[in-house]
Amino acid sequence: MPASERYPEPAISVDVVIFTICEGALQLLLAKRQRPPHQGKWALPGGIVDLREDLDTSALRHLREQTSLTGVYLEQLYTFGNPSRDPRMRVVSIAYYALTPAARLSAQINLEHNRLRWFTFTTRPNLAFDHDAIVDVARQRLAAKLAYSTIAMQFLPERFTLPDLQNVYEIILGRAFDKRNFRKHVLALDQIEETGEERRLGNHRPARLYRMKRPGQVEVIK
Amino acid sequence: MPASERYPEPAISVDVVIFTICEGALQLLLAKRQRPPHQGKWALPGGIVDLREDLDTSALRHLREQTSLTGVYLEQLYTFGNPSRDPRMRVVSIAYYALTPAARLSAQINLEHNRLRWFTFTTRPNLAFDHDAIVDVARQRLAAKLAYSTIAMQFLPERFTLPDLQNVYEIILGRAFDKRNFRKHVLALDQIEETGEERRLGNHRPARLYRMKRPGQVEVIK
DNA sequence: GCAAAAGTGTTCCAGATACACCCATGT
DNA sequence: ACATGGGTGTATCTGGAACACTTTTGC
Repeated sequence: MPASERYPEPAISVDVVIFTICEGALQLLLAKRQRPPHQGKWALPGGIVDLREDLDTSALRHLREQTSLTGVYLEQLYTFGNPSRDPRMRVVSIAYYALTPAARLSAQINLEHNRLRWFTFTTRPNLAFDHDAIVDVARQRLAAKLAYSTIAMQFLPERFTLPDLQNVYEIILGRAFDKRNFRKHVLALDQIEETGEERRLGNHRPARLYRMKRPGQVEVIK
Repeated sequence: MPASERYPEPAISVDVVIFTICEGALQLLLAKRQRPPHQGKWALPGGIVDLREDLDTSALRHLREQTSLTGVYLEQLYTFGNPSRDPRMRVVSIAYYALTPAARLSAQINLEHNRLRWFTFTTRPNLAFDHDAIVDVARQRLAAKLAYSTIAMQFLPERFTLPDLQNVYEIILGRAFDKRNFRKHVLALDQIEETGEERRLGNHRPARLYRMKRPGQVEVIK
């Protein structure tokens, strides 16, 4: 017996808040809507979940299809189901958020036909549907997770410097940290190690490069 | 255009993990399945979301209809969407968890026709569908929230003693706390106040009764 | 030599931990 | 009087916060 004969069914979609840190700001990747409703407005990448597709898989697929991004950190955020959140029909959306290093952007995304654009979190336009609320929840979750996980390193390339990492914290949490205390803290977590290499960049002392001891894994700390 | 003409639609359900603390143990309320699949197995209360019904509202409605419980603390937990989690059809389930004081149980729930029963968390049977996984995630979330919120008080009646509260923590986290340190800690949070009353119970010194300063609100602390 | 960012240690404070005895009650 | 659980204070430890100067490089 097919579903449609049993219950009136809402549609199921996934929406993905894609964060990166670039040019000293938290940025998110948005897609301009090509059709009504909200035609011309910016919205989160995402779409309908296939009937035989896992939710995480669907989020990754829409991410790949619409932005060419792969290999990002992805986590389920919250499910938004207000009956009037989409004017056409009932759509329940499982929201995800994804983090990616800034380095990947130019390589993987061609920002095809200006349908895709990065916006800084603070200067983004008003979004379609309830996507403003989704983005706000995502940022709150991200900020909370910085305190008790190694999630911040998902914004950085494989090798990074301690000032890089400190920047991630300062941008997302919106306040400055003491350099010495910060270094002491993250090194005490025993999650990163020196590579032995340095990065020379500009008229100043080179910075040591570090790497995660367990690359790709987001660990709960403390 | 109705949904069924556009996409093959998964069904949407809510499932609710209902926790209480009773007789020194964390307990959860389960319903015996009356029909296939998994007929005769125990499962979480829940059901299909109405087409024009908010998700939270749906969870509260199924809770009320199936268990008579109202006024509980309710929070969205996670969304489970494995395509084969229900053998009949694709069902995406938004899982919730609810907390209620033990005192309400006898009053509100008649455990109608033995279809409903409380089980201790540790001795519960294997559940229908993927409900074992849902219950595990709920317990993890609950334990994590004890550390940084006032959620524990949702297990207690309006007026409660400090040993009551300490019991909640010890049962959920599975370890003992020092009585003096515990009292110092929770009083320093400035979330509860003395009522001036005492509870005499048994052959020993009466315990002071406290109440939440903002009843019903779960506050993030520290 | 100078500008610019990287790197480094110590002191202080607050919150967490460890720990043992007296109190009020009912029987 | 005694059994039962409720209530109290201090010393110590540990992790976080505050704080300023030296190092290395490119120009």
